[in-house]
Amino acid sequence: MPIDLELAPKQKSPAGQPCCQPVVYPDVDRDRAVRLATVAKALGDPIRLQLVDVLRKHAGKVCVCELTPLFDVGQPTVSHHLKVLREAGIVDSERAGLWAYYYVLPEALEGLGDWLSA
Amino acid sequence: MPIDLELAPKQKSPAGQPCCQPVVYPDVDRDRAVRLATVAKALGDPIRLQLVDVLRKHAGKVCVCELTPLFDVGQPTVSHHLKVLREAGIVDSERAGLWAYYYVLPEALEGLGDWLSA
DNA sequence: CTATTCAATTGACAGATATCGTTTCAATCG
DNA sequence: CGATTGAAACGATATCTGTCAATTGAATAG
Repeated sequence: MPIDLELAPKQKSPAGQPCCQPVVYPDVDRDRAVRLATVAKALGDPIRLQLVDVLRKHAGKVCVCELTPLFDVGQPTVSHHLKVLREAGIVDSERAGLWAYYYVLPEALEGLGDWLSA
Repeated sequence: MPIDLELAPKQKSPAGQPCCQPVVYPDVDRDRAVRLATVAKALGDPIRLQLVDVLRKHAGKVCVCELTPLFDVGQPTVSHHLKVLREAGIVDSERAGLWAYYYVLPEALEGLGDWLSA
């Protein structure tokens, strides 16, 4: 898979030299990388990704007890995953009576989406 | 942050009943979720995300020894992160003499980008 | 009002996995 | 050979996953 690879030749460093100096730098600075990576990491589990997928399309309509049987894990585990998503700023929840309704905060996903399609 | 949340009321289950039945399902099936999560997980580290950021814009121009000084970790650690990215199918490498040139496989990122902006 | 039941969160735990440093090794070139 | 790029191997430490038990809080039955 060569893609459009046009190799830029290097020269071997003289003896004792540290190594070739960097000629390129990331466009994404450290802080932004940390933020984007936090979101990506939270999405880095199939269950959490499917949770976000459901919540994005059914915000306010689903309670945790309805999410649980969609997956092969117990209800506390689903709750844990939701907590991870909440701490990453991807979702938030509202409580009504016995039930907790989760919803996605779209801004959180926008950052990553923008970077991916930049 | 209420967003556009219109809560769908539930009823308390009768005694002994399992719990409310799910009424919604993920649009993303398990296999696709696993694939997307693999990519997201690999991007879930600031260094790896910045590596991808550099490589996307300078494919074939940068060798590993130039990437190393961009970060506060040693060369073996950079090599390790590149391996994680390679195993996730996000990058591949080509070797020319002493140097290894990495490049991003755009298809890998497209899947996640499409899902995020769907 | 009190006791019970249900939804959901939390804490503690074992097992798996990730991170990152040091050391080591293979390969290339002068 | 000697120096250099890069990867692999190993290990110490930390983090993640999923299960169980305990807890909180709201609704309901008596």
